[in-house]
Amino acid sequence: MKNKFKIDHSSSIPLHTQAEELLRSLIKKEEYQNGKFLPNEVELSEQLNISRNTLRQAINKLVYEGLLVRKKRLGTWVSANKVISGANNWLSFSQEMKVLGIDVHNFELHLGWTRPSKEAAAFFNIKNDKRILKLERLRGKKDLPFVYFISEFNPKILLTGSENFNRPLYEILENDFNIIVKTSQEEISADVAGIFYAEKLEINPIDPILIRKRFVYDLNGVPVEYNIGYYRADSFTYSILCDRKLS
Amino acid sequence: MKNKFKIDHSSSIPLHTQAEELLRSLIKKEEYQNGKFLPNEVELSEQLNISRNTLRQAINKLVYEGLLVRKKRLGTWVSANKVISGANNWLSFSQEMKVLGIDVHNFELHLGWTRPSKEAAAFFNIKNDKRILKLERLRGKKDLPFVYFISEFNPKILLTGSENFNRPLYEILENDFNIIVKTSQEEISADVAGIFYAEKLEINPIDPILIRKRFVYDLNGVPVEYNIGYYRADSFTYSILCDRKLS
DNA sequence: GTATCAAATATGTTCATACATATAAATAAA
DNA sequence: TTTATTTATATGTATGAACATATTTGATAC
Repeated sequence: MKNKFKIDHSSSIPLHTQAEELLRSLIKKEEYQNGKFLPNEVELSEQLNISRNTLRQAINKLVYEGLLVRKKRLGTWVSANKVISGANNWLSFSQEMKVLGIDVHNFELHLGWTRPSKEAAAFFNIKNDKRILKLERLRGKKDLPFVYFISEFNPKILLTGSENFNRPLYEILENDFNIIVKTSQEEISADVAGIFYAEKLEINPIDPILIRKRFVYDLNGVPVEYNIGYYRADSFTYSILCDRKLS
Repeated sequence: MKNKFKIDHSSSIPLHTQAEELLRSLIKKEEYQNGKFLPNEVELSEQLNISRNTLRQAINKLVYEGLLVRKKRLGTWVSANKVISGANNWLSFSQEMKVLGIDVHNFELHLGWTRPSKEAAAFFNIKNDKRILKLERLRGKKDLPFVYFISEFNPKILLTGSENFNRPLYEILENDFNIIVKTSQEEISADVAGIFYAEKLEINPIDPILIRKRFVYDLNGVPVEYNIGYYRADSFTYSILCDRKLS
C-alpha cells in the first residue's frame, strides 16, 4: 500500500531525472490536478531515499516550466493555469498536453476530401473548386472534450487520407513526407460558441470560446496546414513571451 | 582593476539573486555576447565568495530562461539564439493602433492609489496592504470604445500620478524614469463580459470578450507593469508569429 | 603521420546539514 | 467579537564536500 514511489539508485539515469518523471506522473493524477498539495519535500525525499536537494532540482525544473507552483509554508501544487504556450518552440497539441501533464483523449475524428474553406484556399493559393484533405477532431482529456480542431492541408502534400492520424501530425509529415514544419502564424480571438461547437464542447451556445487559427509553414516557407481550434474558454489560456527588439 | 564582481553578504537580497543580476549584467557585455566563455563556476564562486551551489542556482535560472548555455567540460556562454524570433517587437496600444491606422480615442481615465490586485502583488512581490498607482482607461476609436485597460505599476517606480498619461506609457517610463521595458509575458483568454465591462464596452453582459494580461519587465528583468485589457471580441484579434527551435 | 591513450578541466550529480522566513492556524489578550 | 501574539510547518537560502563524466588537448606508441 501507500505510495510505491521508487527510485532506482543503480540506474544510470540521474536521480533528479527519475524524480522529475515521477513528479510528472503524479501531476497527472486527479487529486493533484484538483489542487491537492504534493507530498512535502522533506517527506518525499525521505520516501524516495534521495536528498532534499536532489528532489528540489527536479521540482525546480517543473516550476520553471510553469507546471508546479510553490509557496513558502504552504507547499507545492499543480498549477491551475492550463496554459498553452505560444512562445518560441511551439508545439503540437499532443506535446502541449504532455507538458501540462494531461492525457489526450480523442472523442471524434472526421476525415474526408472536400472543398477548402475560403481562408485555406487563400493560404494555399488554390482555386476553391479543388478538393483537399480535411481533418476534424474533437479532443480533450478524460470525460472533458475541450477543443474542436479543423485542419486543412496543402494539396501539394500527397496525403492519402489513410495515414494513422493517432500519431502526432508533425511526425507524420516529417517521417512520411519529409516536411519539416517550422513557422506558425497564429491568430487568437474570442466568440460565442454557437450551436455546433456548443454541442461538441458540451457548453451553452452563448458561452464564450477561444479561437486559435494557425497558418503553418515548412522550412522553406511553403504553406503546409491551415488549422483552426475552438477552445472552451474555461479550460484554456494562451501564453506568449514577447521580447522587444532593441536597436 | 580586474573584475570588481562583488556580492553584498549583509544585504537582505538573497545571494543567488544578486548573482543572477550580476550575471545578467555580464551577459550584456560585448565579449560574452560574442561567445566568450563566462568565468567557470568554481573560480567565479570563489571570487564572489559564495558557494558553487548558490552560483549554480543563479546560472540555472538563466539557463532555463534560455539566456545561457552550458556544456560539460566546455563551460558556460551566452546563448547565440538571438531571439526568440517569435513575437519580438511588441508594441504599446498607441503604437499598435497607429500601425492599424486607427486614431485612438480616450473615453475614460481613472487614476488613483489603491491596494494592488492579487496578481499584481504577486508579480511585484509586495504585500497587498501596500498602496500602488492604478491606472484605468477606456479606449478605442471614434464612437467605439473597444478596450478597457487596467494598469498597475511597481511601487519601486516613483510615479507621482501627475504625469501626463496621454503620452505613450513606455515613453514616460523611458524618458522620465530611465526604465526601458523589454519583455512582456502575455496571457490571452476569453470570458463573458459581465455587467461592469459590458457597460463600458457597450455590449451585453453575456457577450464574449478577449482578455489580455501583460506582465511587463524592464531590461534587467525587474517587473514594471501589470496590465490587463478587456477587449470587445468583435473588434480584436491577437496575432503572433512563432518559430520552432530546431536543434 | 596517425592512432591510441592519458591527463586536465569544465560542468553534472548527489549528499548532509543548518538556519531563515513567510504564513496559516491556533491561542491569548483586548 | 475582534485583535494581537505565538507556534508550527512548509519552502527558501546557503554551505561544503565528494565523486562522476564528457570532451579537449597533449603525450605516447605504432
